[in-house]
Amino acid sequence: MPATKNDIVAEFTRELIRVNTAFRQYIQAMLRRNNMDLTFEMLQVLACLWNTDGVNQQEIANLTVKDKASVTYLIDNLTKRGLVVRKEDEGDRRNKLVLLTDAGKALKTEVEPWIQEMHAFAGVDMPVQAIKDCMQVMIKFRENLGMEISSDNC
Amino acid sequence: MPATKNDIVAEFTRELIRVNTAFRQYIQAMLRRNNMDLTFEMLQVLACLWNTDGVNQQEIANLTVKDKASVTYLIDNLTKRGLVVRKEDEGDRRNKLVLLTDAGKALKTEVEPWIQEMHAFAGVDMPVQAIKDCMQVMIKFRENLGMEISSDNC
DNA sequence: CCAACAAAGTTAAATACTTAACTGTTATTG
DNA sequence: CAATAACAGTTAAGTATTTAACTTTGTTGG
Repeated sequence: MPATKNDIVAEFTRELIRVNTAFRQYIQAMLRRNNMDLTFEMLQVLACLWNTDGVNQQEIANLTVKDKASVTYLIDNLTKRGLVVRKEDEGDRRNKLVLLTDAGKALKTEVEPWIQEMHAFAGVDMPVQAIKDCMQVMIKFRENLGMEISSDNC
Repeated sequence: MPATKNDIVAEFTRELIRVNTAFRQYIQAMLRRNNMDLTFEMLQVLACLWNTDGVNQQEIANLTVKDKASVTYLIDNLTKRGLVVRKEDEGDRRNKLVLLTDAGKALKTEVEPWIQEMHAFAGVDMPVQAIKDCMQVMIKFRENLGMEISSDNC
């Protein structure tokens, strides 16, 4: 049976899930190996804050591609672990700024090299241009499906 | 600030999540629009069965890239809705074969055109070769991360 | 001004995923 | 043949996601 274009798109969606799972499992294995009491999702949030501390929750939601309700939940969990605190934005009191604690900042030194290592490891034997081309395909899929999500950097 | 290769890999992982989300949201909107009492995940399982009925749960887990515990849960939900039944495999009594009911089969006629439509819609202005190249990049990422997941068709 | 709307965050309920321990069945091999 | 390993499925607990309703605060246009 010859694969039609639709079959190929279908297979693409499955590969999407597989590679997503691969990244998550790699990180979770890394966290476990180093006895970090963190999940992949908490790390996504921390990574945003390590880049720019003190952003509000909606912005974290945009950057991590999560729902704002999920972010509320994750910030609760990170607060319990003493890694972040919420602070009301005095300029706009609807916002709550999320700030790293000292413990949260200290984690960066420990974890960021591992993340860099993963990115380097993942990209072995992979030309930058091929990755960019692949992203263009993904963006095109997303646009075709009518999702206009902003692509800001984290 | 010039983007390093690692930055590009990092952005790739975010785009991965975005396009994944786009596909899921498209399908959920479609299901809701047509008053289907189904989730994206249940549909993934049904799609496997519409292709080949009577496979066991582990195989469904492989095909949908899910954990077998998740599949137990989803089959429970589909059973409650009267769309599938479990049947012990008499050849190997460890297995439970999952079989479509008449209602489950009837759904195929209704839903499959929408899925085909989505795949066609998603693939507009996208050369097949570009999609294949993109999948090769994703597979390479997965291999680099040390995940050797089988890539059987569904 | 103020009424209507929009935006940020929270909450609760339903669904889903992950991990690990567990049961039962089959395969291996000493 | 019996011990052991491997495999399929279930269960339970913890975590995550989604949706919708809700509160609070800010913006805007008549």
